[in-house]
Amino acid sequence: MIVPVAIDGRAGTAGSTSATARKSKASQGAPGAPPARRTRRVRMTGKERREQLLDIGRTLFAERGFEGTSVEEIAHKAGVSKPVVYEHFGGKEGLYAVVVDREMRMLLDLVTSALTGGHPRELLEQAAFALLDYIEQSTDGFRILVRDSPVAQSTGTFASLISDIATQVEDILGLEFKQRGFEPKLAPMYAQALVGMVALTGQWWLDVRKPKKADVAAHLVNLAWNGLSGLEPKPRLIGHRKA
Amino acid sequence: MIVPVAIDGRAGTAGSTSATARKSKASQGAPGAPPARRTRRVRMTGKERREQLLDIGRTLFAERGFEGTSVEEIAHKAGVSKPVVYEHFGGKEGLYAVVVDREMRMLLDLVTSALTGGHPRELLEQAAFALLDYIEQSTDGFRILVRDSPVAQSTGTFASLISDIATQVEDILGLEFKQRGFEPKLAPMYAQALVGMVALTGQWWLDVRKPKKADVAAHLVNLAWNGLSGLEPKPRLIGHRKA
DNA sequence: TGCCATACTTACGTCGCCGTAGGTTACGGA
DNA sequence: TCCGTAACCTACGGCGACGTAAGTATGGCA
Repeated sequence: MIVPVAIDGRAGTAGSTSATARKSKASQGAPGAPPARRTRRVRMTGKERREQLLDIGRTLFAERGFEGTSVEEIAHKAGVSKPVVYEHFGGKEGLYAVVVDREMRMLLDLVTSALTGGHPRELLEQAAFALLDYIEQSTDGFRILVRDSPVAQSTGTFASLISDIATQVEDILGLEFKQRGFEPKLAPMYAQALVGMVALTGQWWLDVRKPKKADVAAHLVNLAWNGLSGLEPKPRLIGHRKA
Repeated sequence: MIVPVAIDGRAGTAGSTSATARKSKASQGAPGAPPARRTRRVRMTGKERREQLLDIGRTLFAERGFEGTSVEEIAHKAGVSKPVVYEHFGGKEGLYAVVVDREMRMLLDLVTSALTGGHPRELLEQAAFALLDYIEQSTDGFRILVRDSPVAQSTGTFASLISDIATQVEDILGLEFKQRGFEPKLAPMYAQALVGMVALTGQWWLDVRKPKKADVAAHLVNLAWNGLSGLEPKPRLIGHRKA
């Protein structure tokens, strides 16, 4: 039996939530409390609710995957009933699509803006940093992107959405290859290799969190640039970053 | 309504199937044919059926994932009814567990046996080759391992089963690091990076299949060993391989 | 003060799928 | 030829999840 406990505490995660908590005559909103009459229902604007649902959905999709997450659960965590979700997104796939789209955009923006101008090595450094940044600030999103989406499976060209990033790297690498007189047809492969290197290391870093982000980036660049044969013992970053 | 169409043609994929097809008075076993009376039922030994189910399960899990695959479908493709699956594996998870276990063993065997003796660069070369070999000969298995399993999610340390391979590489790398006077604590990270490089490239190679396997390996080694700064235009493999 | 759009609800219908209880067929040895 | 056992079946119970139809509160605005 689902008791309408209203807010679950995470109403403001989206940032733009101006918390329309009005006359909260309720029993303190304490979690787990049995219905001390009936908690005053929370009423958000469409936008607010939409953002909240996206936020919750992202979290749940990240930890349970698409199929493992139910609309009921999303709605329940938001303190509303199922039809609200259907009203906003038309269904589970709709919500998922928006979540994935946003994450893709964010990641692509970060990476592409990192891939502008400068020495190739610096580019590499910045790109690696960008991906680690993204992983750190939007862990759930990264988890979702790493998982294979139902969409990716149907379109079928790439197994993982992360691979799309590689196509960004291709161009830069292709240019560099041409200048050096290498076969530019090989650029995609090398791009995949580089992205794979950073992505899997990032995934691993999610669990361990041991070396600092900057150190991880430095070592990744070290490996990618110098190779195992010419590894520097104590690699340093060239770029100057605030974070 | 499920029509019992008996064999679906893939009975012998497991290799050890001695095809106990007896009096196949049936209507040629042609696919898609409406029940021309009722196809003569096929009766396998326990072992045969078990192998067949594992084989079918592997295929389906690879293309639809664990949750996306139903026991009914597996049974149907095998030309039997559901309880047979339950008889053999106790349920979907049981079957899945066996499939994953076998694949893990196979991959680990291949990789570890490739990681014995020789110059580090040669080791790298052989390991890369081993992974590509595995991907080629057991594509479905690789797809399953790349996906996140329900098991991996509960134990939680690693997001992807592929990452387990990296722990194998750690030791070798750690030794090498010590000899060179590097911080051996960094070995895990570099291992992850290397495995990620090869794994994602392999995944990409699954779809494209453009450069030959040996070429892919050569270029991977090229990148990992020489780094972007010292890339050779036409890398060659050291080792001598028959395949 | 009364109205109406917006936010939200309860209550179903339905479908797919897991897992099991109990019965049936065929193979192979005595 | 008979019989036991291994292989297999039909049929059901039940649950969880998607999606919808129809009704209810609430807050701004004429």
